[in-house]
Amino acid sequence: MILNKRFFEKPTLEVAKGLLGCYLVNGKTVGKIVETEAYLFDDPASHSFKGKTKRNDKMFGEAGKAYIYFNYGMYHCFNVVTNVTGKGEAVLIRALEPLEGIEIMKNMRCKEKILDLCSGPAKLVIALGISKEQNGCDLLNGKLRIEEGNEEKFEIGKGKRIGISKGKELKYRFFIKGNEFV
DNA sequence: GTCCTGATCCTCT
DNA sequence: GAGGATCAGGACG
Repeated sequence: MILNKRFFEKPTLEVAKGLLGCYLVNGKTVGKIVETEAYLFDDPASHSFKGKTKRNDKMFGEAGKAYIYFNYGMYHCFNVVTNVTGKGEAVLIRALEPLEGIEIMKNMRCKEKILDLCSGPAKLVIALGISKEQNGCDLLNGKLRIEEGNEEKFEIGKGKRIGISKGKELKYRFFIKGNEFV
């Protein structure tokens, strides 16, 4: 099931929680989202905090689009734009549980262990073969998309975000409690 | 297992 | 000219 655009237009913290258990699909590779982080417009850790630039302009676009950025000189990270167009909020996908196309992921990552394939924001981008050319593309349908998960129940864990220097105290990180791929 | 470091480069100031 | 929403590999215990 493809998600409705209105799902992504909800408040960003709700979308960050709602995305847990959903499937991130790129071509033949599929992973279940098990860990996310929210980045808000008034949040010093967010790329959008200081206003719109060429680098982050996709983050100010329509809900349900991809925002993919390059950093640390060698990695890309994948975000979903949320809330109202122009607000500049997004959810970073931090980890996936690999479901389909696992052989492709192993190839892309040059790793054999399933646990190593998608256990980090840059890793999952490599494993699914997501490229910077997909920045700004629509996630509602298309090669790169997000689908609704099954109805399984799980507890949502909450904590501080990882790897940032500002806004450290905000508990905008969400994950599926007990899932070993987090 | 944990801790530490080096790689590497685009973007904004 | 600095720094960043990271990762892999090595040292050590």
